[in-house]
Amino acid sequence: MSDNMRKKADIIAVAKAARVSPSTVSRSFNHPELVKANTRKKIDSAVRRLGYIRNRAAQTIHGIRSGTIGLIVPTIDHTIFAELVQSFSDAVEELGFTILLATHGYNLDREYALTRKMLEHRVDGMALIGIEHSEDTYGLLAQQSMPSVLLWNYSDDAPLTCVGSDNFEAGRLIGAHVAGLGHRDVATLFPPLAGNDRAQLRFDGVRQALNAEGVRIREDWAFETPYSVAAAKKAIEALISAQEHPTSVICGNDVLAWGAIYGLMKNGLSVPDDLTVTGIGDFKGSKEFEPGLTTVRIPARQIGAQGAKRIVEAIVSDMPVAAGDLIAPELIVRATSARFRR
Amino acid sequence: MSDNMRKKADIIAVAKAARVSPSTVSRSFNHPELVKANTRKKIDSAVRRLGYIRNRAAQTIHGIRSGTIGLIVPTIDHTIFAELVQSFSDAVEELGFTILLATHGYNLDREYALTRKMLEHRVDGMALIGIEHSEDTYGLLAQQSMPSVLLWNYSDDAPLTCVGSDNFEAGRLIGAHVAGLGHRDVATLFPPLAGNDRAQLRFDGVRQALNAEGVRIREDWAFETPYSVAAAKKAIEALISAQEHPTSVICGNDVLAWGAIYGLMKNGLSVPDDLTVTGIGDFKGSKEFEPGLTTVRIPARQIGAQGAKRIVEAIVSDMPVAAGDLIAPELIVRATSARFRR
DNA sequence: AATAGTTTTGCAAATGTTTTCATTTTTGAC
DNA sequence: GTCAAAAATGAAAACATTTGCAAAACTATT
Repeated sequence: MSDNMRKKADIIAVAKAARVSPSTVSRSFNHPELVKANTRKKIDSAVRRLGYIRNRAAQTIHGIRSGTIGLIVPTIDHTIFAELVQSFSDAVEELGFTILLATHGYNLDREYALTRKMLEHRVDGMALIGIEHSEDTYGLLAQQSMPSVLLWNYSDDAPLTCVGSDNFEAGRLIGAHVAGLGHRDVATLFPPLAGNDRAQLRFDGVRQALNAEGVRIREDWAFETPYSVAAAKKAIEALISAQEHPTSVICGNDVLAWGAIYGLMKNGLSVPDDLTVTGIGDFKGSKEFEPGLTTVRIPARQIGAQGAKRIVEAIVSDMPVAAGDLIAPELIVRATSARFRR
Repeated sequence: MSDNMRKKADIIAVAKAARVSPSTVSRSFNHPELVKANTRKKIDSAVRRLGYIRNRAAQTIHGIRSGTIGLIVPTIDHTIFAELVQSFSDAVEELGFTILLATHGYNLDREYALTRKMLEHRVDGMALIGIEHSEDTYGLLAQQSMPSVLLWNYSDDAPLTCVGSDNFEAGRLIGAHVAGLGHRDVATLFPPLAGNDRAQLRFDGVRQALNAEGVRIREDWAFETPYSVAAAKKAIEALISAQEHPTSVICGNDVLAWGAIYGLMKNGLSVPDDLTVTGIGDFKGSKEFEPGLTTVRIPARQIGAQGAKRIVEAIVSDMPVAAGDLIAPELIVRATSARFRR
């Protein structure tokens, strides 16, 4: 405790302090069963005295795993990705790894650059969101044979293992639900679809389910709006200020649905009596929302945990990442959707 | 493109392929102005051909910065920390660093272990949330003279530089606002205070402001409840089912306030006509909430960005972290608070 | 007390870079 | 075409570890 030498505290200093060789110190960390209990004790004491902390960088250049996993998400300040990141991080930590996190703000070129950077840091594995990535990103991961998973979305013919839900199916479920309630005048409120395969698939699913019931989405009722409560609120107010308006609004995710409902409440309209509004995602908060939001559950926590498991599994076994997992979306009917009547 | 050798692609392979020495390759990366344009071209081409990616681990053991900053938060799936993490991460990336992220779930021993792990990874700096940390954690950071900042909370006598708001003041602001509206029967709804200095300070601030107006918080109206909409909703329903109930509820954060309001709505009570409800935080969504939530803004994005700036600044200048920043909380009066009348 | 076997330890090479210093090459002036 | 100065390159040491192999230190058996 006295002075513990600001100078250096490398394995050699420890070795000296414990009067053994560096090799023995190293072994005492990595293969404790190979060193005598007594020596180990001396070493531990020296470690404590010097405040020595192992240097993973130095280990890593011996081909030893870095113990880090790269996770790149579009953004974390959407509830949904926050939940995903949290569960992924929990699972990964549990298994002894640490995550290197970055966000690309829906810019796939940036995603490529970040991926590169993570490879420079010698992460042991990578996780990305969605299936749509630049050619370069895919190429890089393949060329470096980096164990990788795609989270969020599931598709049989994705270039990499994916763990996620079927967003098309999610769209289909909600579309069928709304059409099944007798609604024929349906608006949609989605985030920008370009470069966002999740949203695109959901939209396609909605449209198909609607078409199957003979319902067509009017072009001027198909809104694209930034991913925020405020934007959705504004969009919905524009919608209802027109002389005729739909009887239901299918939103691309719960955040937009919240915004839509707030917008209606503010204008004295009641959900679901005047309009049916639905979300997709079942974000934290949608259940407690008043009235409880009808939506499709995409189990973020489960996806994060399972994705983490898959990637770690591949890393420690040194085998290719196993086949992915389809985590089925589930229709959750609460209080914001009701049968159409006039 | 042909076969780019799965074998290895280290700097030596590149050197061979480009018919120069490894030193030149290294220089071409780190001090390009010292190598002839022509040679640089040859090297770049070899790099591309072999798919070479620099190994930061190998650089790091030369005392070169790792380019990573450790960020440990209690959890990221609370809106508020998500916002903070996002802005911190944005700023840090902007400046060329990458974050190593971990969550401790409000367990300070775990926080210590995670800090250690990050030091093993040779992060260049550390950021933690709040001022309350274990002795060991503080000791470790000091002993390794690791540049560190404490985010979220500001206090003059914290052991490390902090960038954050004054949570006591935040509590005071909202307490004074509610008392000023004439409320005398005030309930509080807070997350568990133990091991959470932010919540504790807010509570103290509320109590002081109330006391200053001669208002005392009844013990059976001071609720502690887990940090979730659902829990708050349940707590509030218990509160109003009693024969007498307060005229206002001061919540420790916006999430609890949302829950409280939902609980009241569900039971046919109106906010603010029947009860005044307030939050603290001004989370994303509180503005658009219907009715707009009266709260105290704690500018998470600003804290994250400024904290990142401080730490990076210290890292690149190799000086101690500069003095912290107090980012003042601000009362935001919206629609959930109203003058008491009976 | 000698031997064989086992356990524990140390030596030295290896890992992928960077950097200092020395050497070679180029440039420009005469 | 020579020479000095400047620019570009290379050789080797250094960084903090791990590990294969050999040496040393114990144990147990006779």
